[in-house]
Amino acid sequence: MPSLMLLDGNSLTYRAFFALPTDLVTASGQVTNAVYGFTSMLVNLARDHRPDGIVVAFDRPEPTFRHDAVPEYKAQREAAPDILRQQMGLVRQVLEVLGLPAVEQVGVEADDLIASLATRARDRGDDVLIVTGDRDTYQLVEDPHIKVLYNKRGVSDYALYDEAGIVERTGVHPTRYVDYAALRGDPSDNLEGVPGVGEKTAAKLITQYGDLDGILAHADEQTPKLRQNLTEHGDRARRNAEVMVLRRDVEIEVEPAPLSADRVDHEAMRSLFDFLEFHSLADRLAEAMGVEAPAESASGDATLEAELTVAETASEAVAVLESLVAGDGHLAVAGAWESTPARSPLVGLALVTDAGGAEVAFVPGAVLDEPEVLAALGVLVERGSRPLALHSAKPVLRALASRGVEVHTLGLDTMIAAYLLDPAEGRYQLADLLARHCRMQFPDDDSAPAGQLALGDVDGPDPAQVAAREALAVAYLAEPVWAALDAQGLRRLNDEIEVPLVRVLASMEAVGVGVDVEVLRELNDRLGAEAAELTARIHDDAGVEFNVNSTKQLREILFDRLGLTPQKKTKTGYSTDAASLEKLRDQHPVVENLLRYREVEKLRSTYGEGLLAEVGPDGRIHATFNQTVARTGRLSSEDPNLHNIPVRSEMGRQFRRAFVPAPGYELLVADYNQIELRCIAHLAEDPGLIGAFESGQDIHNATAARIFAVDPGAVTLEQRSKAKMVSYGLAYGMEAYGLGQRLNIATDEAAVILGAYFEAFPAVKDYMDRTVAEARERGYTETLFGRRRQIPELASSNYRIRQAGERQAMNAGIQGLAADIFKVALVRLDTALDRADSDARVILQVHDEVILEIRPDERDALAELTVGVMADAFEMSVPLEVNLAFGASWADAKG
DNA sequence: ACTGACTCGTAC
DNA sequence: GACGTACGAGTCAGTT
Repeated sequence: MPSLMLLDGNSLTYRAFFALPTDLVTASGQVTNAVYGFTSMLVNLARDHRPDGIVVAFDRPEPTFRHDAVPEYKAQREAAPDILRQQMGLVRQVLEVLGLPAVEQVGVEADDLIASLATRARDRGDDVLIVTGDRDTYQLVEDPHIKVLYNKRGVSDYALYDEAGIVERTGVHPTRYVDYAALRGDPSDNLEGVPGVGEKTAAKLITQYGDLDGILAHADEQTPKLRQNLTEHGDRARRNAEVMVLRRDVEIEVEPAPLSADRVDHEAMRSLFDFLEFHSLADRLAEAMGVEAPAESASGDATLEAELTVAETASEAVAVLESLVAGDGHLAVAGAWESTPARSPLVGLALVTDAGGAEVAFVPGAVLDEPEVLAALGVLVERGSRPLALHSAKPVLRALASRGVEVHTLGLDTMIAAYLLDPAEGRYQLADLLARHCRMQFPDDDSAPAGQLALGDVDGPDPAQVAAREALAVAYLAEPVWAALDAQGLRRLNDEIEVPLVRVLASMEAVGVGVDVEVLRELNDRLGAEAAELTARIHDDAGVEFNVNSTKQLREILFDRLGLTPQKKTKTGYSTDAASLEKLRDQHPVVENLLRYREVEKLRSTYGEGLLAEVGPDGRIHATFNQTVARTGRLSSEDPNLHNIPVRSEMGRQFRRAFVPAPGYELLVADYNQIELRCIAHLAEDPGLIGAFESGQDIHNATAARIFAVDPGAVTLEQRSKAKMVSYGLAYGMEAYGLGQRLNIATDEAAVILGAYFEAFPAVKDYMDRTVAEARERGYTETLFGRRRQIPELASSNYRIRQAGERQAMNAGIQGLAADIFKVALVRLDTALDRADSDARVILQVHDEVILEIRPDERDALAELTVGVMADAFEMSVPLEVNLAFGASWADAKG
């Protein structure tokens, strides 16, 4: 007979909290006693009872019909301690990652949900076991199908009650339990019973007269005192009975589910359990689910071996490649690199040649370069039917493209998949993923639990063997990772955005951006001379020579020697940052020179020296665009970082003169106008903000008009700049203090402005609140495209960390949506350029801006195409506006 | 000589 | 503390 286990989430978590010490705390300061206790109970219950389905019911904070009927209902209850409340969210997260359903409903309590579910299941003929620390559910144990496992105390002390058990425990049959409890009262719910009637008397009366009505009808048969009490307080007992009866008619949409390895989100579970430091619990959980380590299940051997075959000749390689065309499932591939993986020449390709993952072929670089081998590879990867799987495909795509082979069949990049599954994780090495998804390990890594991956006859770290092992690892990972993407609803994001984007980025990196080295050198020299001059002046001002780059020494000079007023502190002492120095300008002439030096030296070292060092032999800079770094879904750029080339200051902007098109080309620069603010308008569906955009006016002016309640024509420059600052801060969860700092006004004055903003755009405020609440409940945020971001900080017991988590949650949906839209545009733009057979190439990307290298004669056609693709990338409640400019350098391209 | 923590500053 | 996401230069202290 199917069995259903119903748990009272609140009741059990409370029990766990009070049973376990609050010094159960993680390194990051999170108290975990309640969530640990609950999870532990859950695991033990699942192991001991093996129910076919589990549902956990929760109370809602809102008042219920019981509060309406009885004003004092539960009124005595003190609010749960903070450190318990935070853990309720974690309990939900635990259930989420374990794939167990949680239910709650406004207006009813967990008990009502349990009663409704139990009754329904019983009527179907299922066995029901209710686990709770609340006695109200005793009334449900009315036939052999329903039992209550009552948590007496602690996390492992239960009493199992069936019909007879309830009778034995209370003296009455479950069907009479409500009347019995109504007479006796329930101090835990603040319901007083009939004075003088305790458990014994209540049971005796029920036995004698059947039910509450019977007892009250025969009140005059009792002793004088009892008669008086029954007469005077009989109504109260009736009222008690009304609210003690559990509702059995609540409509609940829920599919009970067992605790099983198939349903667990192993990735998320590992991440959550790591955060909570549930180490032994993870093992007990695996045991409860009956999961065995692969090592024990697979042929009793801890090493999963594969045979490595090297294709020594072109014909052997062609034969291998041709044999792969017809196979099933993902084709696992890995590149072999001369030295640093992916940063040195490709010296070969490893391919897994059988679906079972027991054979790997290696094609050395020299063989690969034979025309017939490249042709055979082309058949496989340009128009083959088998999706490729690689771990970090971009460098391989780049290397093959340089050989004239365009990969069009990439299906899975396990690094990107791992990033999509948990963009906050940050560790996406193959070894990490193998441990996470396959419980396997690379050889020579004794920290991992079980299962090894090895090749026969391996000796030493030669690139072929490294690649072969990687390909093998990818083959093992492909299926579980693919399933995880599916389970998390990340397939569209993967298939339609991230995977197609790999090719675009590979091409951008390969093409690079042209640099006028002369411009860079000149700027560098000029700044170098000025920095030297300023250094001398600063030493002079200070009256002593010191290292101006050393904040430690500078601190001493400014605050000890010169006696300037410290503004704010850092971890190690008084701050010398620009904002602080700005306030010290009047106190000493050295300050002015310092500020100037900082600016000049920053530009010289980071952009002068830095960029010059990155110019390749072809006179171009080839940055790396990371697709698995930013936690919001944005891209990042490194070596060099082309996302922070100066533009705001005139001096800094000069560096953009050095970014130039190839001879005979010009630059096309297109960027989204106010994309994040438009995302906010769309997400919040705020009519005011949407209207402000639709009005066609300057957005900050329109916003200021609404905040300060003046005519758009009457907005002062100061009001506009305040509105602008609020708008910018919005996506970051800026508070009054921060706004005040920015605007250089008092915090309470900033608070007034912020208040006025949210009053003018109330839906924006609602959206922010909603977003945080949802993230807290689920443990992650989700963009409109389904991109997730785990935010465990939201459950931190540390106020500061929690607040930071809230800001991250607010920001993730906004920045993430903008990033998703931009990526869609980039992919479509690349496709459109291909189709249009244009000479143009995308060469740069800066979050909301894309730069193309184009032939001047294609200018008009490409302007239309680019703007069209970008504006149509996503349908929103406000239009996506695109600014367009052309130029002979990045600095020149101004609309 | 290398590494990581720290501070600072640039972009969106 | 107090504004989110990045990368990188430089200093400094500790380790190899």
